[in-house]
Amino acid sequence: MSRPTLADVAARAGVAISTASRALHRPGRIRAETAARVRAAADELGYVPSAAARQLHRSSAGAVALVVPDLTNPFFMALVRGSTRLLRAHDVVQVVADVEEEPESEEQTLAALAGRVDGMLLAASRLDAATLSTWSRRVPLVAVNHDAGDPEVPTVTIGTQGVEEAVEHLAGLGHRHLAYASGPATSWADARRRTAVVETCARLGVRLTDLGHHPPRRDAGAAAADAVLRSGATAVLTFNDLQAFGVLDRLASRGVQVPEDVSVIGHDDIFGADLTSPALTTVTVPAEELGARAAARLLGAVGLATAAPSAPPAATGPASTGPDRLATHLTVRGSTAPV
Amino acid sequence: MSRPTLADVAARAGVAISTASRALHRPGRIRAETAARVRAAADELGYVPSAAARQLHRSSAGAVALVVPDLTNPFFMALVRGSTRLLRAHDVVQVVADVEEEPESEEQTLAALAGRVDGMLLAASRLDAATLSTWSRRVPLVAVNHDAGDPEVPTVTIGTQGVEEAVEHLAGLGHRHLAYASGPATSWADARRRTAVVETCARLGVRLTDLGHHPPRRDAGAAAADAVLRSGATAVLTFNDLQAFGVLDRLASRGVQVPEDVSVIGHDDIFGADLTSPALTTVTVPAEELGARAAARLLGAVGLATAAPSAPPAATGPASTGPDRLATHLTVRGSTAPV
DNA sequence: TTGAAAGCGCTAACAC
DNA sequence: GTGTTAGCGCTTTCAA
Repeated sequence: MSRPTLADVAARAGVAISTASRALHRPGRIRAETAARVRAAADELGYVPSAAARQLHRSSAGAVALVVPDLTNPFFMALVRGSTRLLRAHDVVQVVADVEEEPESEEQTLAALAGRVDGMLLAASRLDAATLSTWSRRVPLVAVNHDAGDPEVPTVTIGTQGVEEAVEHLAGLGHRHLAYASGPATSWADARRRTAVVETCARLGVRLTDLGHHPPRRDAGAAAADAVLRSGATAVLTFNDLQAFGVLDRLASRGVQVPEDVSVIGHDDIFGADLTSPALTTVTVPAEELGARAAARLLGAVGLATAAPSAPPAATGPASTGPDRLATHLTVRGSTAPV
Repeated sequence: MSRPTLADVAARAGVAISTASRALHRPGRIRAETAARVRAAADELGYVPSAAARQLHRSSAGAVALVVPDLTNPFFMALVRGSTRLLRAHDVVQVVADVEEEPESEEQTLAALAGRVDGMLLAASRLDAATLSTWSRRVPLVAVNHDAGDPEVPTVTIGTQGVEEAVEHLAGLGHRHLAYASGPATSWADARRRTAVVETCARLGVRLTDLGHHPPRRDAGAAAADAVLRSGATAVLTFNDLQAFGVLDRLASRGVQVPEDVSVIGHDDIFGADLTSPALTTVTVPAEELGARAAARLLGAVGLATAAPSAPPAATGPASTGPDRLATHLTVRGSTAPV
């Protein structure tokens, strides 16, 4: 048998359907005894209100979706945590979906989720700008760390201060030849980051080898490490920490000393960055705040922000206004050394 | 203005609402030109079908929820990945919710999500057995690594082979006094794991100090480490790797050598376990398979399993039958040594 | 205080 | 091929 409906509950309690509805949500307007009877019936039946039916009537789903490219990347875990906190404080349900770095999978997910939620948070979308714009016209969304260049698409990004500091740090240490391992070709952040590296190197008169695109995963670090060695660079910056871990793995197994022979700098400062040996020098990104900020913007956009927060406004940052570009900074640990 | 409905699309295309519906979902039964006109209208309007309305009509939502206690714990990331893969192969939408280790938050989430999905996967629930049973009567659910003892609640768990091996390994190394750091008091897995440690120690004639409950987080490892040192044990087993990392941190900062002075064994073999120095000896859990297995059982229970997989049946393990207890095993790395 | 009835957006008979 | 219509489960006027 299918799940019990409000009609079943009403019948069992011997009241009208509307009375049952009120008894469950508006305890005041009903005789206490009736309300109790209804509640008992609902309980015995294991009644769960259908969110679909409720959503159909109201115009809002009371839920938003967060779409991330790879949930197994600790960076996104942190981001999720930030949005979760803010959303929970506003009594908005958050659903998270992992699209495993596949643009097609990302679009499928958008299609599947768009009709169930009031809005979506798209983290590090691998979609191109045009597709992103299109979806933005279909469903309220906030792009996180991906600027489609369309002013109609609300966006919150991170700055490139951190990577500039990284290059400066290396140059200050005497490095004259750096290498940059790119992330996915579909990553907006990677393009931006690479440009920052290129420009900073140019400004500082440091030679730069572009190592080409590598998947943003630990296992892709091996290829990047080999490329670094071939290039003759004395230091490498990777698109993200996962790649940096992989580089460290490979360098170690090839007997290359870090940081003595080659310096390594990652990006994101994810869980584990301080666990490696040597500990990883990396660009710290306020991932949690990024998630919270994006969530706040979305709530503002879909008009859910006014929902009285059930908890104090959360310490997760200002409301839906303010800068939409968060600063990053270099965190120096053990993986860099003078050349 | 609110989002466009099918009626808007039909009006714009100059057709009946049902024609519009068919044109969008059943391309065959409609004149090509009409279908194209409808599709164009939908496109211009940025039409997105309301999942709620569709779900109301059909009896199924085509979605399931996965509830985890802490998404920032790499163990759960792996589990999520496993269920995601299997579910995607069956064209079932998966939504993930993080309840941040709070039982109340967990119940709120259940209540919020139960009406939107066809079933739920409850990973390492912190709810007590009775509450779990109650919810199980309300919505199809599969408990992962939490056995409520209610045969009505489908369950998939992991065995304790790994922790037994861990104790045996330590005993074999000559350790005569071990310590166990428990996880959350509300964790079913912890109770089970602790019992296994107690019994194996008894069997082997090894002394055991119970360090009491500690949150399953890295920062909780400091207290556990201090307790180990006070106990005089030569080796410690922790509830999970996060705690083990924290123990390693603390031991290092107190100048205690691992594994020379104290051996450390974690549990889960999460991301980063091989990154620490020394690399962590830990109990490997097939987290991905656990997620896939649970998802398969849920699909079977809610009758979604028959949905023709859009991808080959996935290499993520057998269908909805088979053992519902997965084996674990010890993975020896550098953090243990003879006493 | 309670009941009857009108939709919310969509799909699926069932007509034409 | 295409239009009409009856609900799906729920909330909410409007009456009683």
